[in-house]
Amino acid sequence: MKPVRTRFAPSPTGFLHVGGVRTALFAWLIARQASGQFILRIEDTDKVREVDGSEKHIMESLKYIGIEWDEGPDINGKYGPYKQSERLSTYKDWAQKLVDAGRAYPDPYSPEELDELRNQAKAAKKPFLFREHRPKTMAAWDGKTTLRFKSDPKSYEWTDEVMGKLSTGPEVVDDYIIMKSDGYPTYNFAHIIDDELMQITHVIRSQEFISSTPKFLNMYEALEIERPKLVTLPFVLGPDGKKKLSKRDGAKDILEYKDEGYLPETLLNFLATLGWNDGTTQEVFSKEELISKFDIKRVNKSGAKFDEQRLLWLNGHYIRETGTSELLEKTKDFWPKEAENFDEEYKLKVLGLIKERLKFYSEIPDLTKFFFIELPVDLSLIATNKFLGKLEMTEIKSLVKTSLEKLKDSDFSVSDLTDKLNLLLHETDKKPGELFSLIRIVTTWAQSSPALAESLSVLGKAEVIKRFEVALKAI
RNA sequence: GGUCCUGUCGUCUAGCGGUUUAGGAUAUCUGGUUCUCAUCCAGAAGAUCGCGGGUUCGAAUCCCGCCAGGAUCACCA
Repeated sequence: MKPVRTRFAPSPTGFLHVGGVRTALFAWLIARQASGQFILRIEDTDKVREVDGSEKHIMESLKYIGIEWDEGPDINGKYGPYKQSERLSTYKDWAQKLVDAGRAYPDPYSPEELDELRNQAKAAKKPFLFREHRPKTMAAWDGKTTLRFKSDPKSYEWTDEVMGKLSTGPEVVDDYIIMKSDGYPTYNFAHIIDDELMQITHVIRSQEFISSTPKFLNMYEALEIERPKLVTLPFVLGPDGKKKLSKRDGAKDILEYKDEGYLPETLLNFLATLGWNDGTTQEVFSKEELISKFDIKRVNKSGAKFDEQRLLWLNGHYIRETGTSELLEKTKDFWPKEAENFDEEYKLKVLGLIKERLKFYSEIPDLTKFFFIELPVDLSLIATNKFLGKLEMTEIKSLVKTSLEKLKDSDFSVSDLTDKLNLLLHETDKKPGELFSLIRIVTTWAQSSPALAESLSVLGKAEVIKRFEVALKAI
């Protein structure tokens, strides 16, 4: 049996959104699972739409979530080059073969004449078929003009690894352009040649190509190429849950998620389970588990919405699974400026306290700020508190004073702070909802914070006393 | 318009003719964990399985029709 070889073949015409990355992921999974090879091929045959930096962006996106390729533009293999713009003579040779066999011919029409023919068909409410306007005699090809494939219309029935049995009638097979006037091949031609030459066994691509598959089937026959296995993936849907995800819907790319602090494990796991499951109730899969458990037969046929809520949950899950010191290392670019002057040990303690409420790294500044600087006094936090709002300011002030005196006696270990706080509860005859809320607000001036004793302990005695005194002046 | 694909809780999904009063996850709500936010735990609510026929003792599961949504009909991929 031939070794499994799959490829991801994006065009460098812009950013690669998460839908594209999922296609790459499935192709990679199929290859890895079969101990085969995964190839990255850049399909840069559209010079007009090409966007600078796309290729780099594509590679960085794949690398971030751990999809590594065995052959590609930067890793040469025996089937290179892996950029279509560097393979132009190959396509020309294959095109010439078709011309010689009488299966391709120069397009005799100007764009205007073509438009006219299309409009006529439209006016007659008939589908436009180029092959009904084939030239009587086929001119020789000079290697420069537009070349069309001479199709052999027929019905097709084929089996897609995901979609199952598919079929169409001969009306969808038409003569199409294989070489453009700028000397570049079209996708419809180039990918077939490359897949053959690069020994690709599975063509994995998304659903929009289903309707052009008969054209490809016709070409495989004309070229006498053995058809690879076809694996058609359903769409990743946008927020409306109907149309495929696109930049217009605010679709983000992998690097944007990276910049917000989503872990590669999250993205990999999330994308893999978007349209695939292993049939059990397992939701969390490691990279190794995905490779061993993935199965084309269990890929869904219907589209799946990219649900950010679920992504958030999964990311929180992976954050909690990560060891705190490892997490500190990974988040070092996300800490607020104010944290610069604090040592690693202090940040590690802070991180330990906020870890379980962190959903993505860029929330770190908001969650930790008061550990590094004194936030401005905000008395409305007291006024709007459901317990404290009922108390007189004079009573509040005396409670703060009493608390300060008691805490001055503490060594600020978590256990001693807990004891002192409990003592205060007894002595003041207040409920935790009142007293603890007050202490928490007065020392943080934040909407929310981690557990009280732990927070005070991390802040340290000197800082807490200082903050108490600032508060006493303000109240 | 032609051709093709899809259709189970808000969302991701399990289900492959009978252990299904349709399961899990997430989101939402409630209660508990000495304050808040979160985590965790417990619980609730949430799907007439797109609709209508048929086959069958029995259908989300098989067949037919319809409807809805989507894709595609480029010198884009």
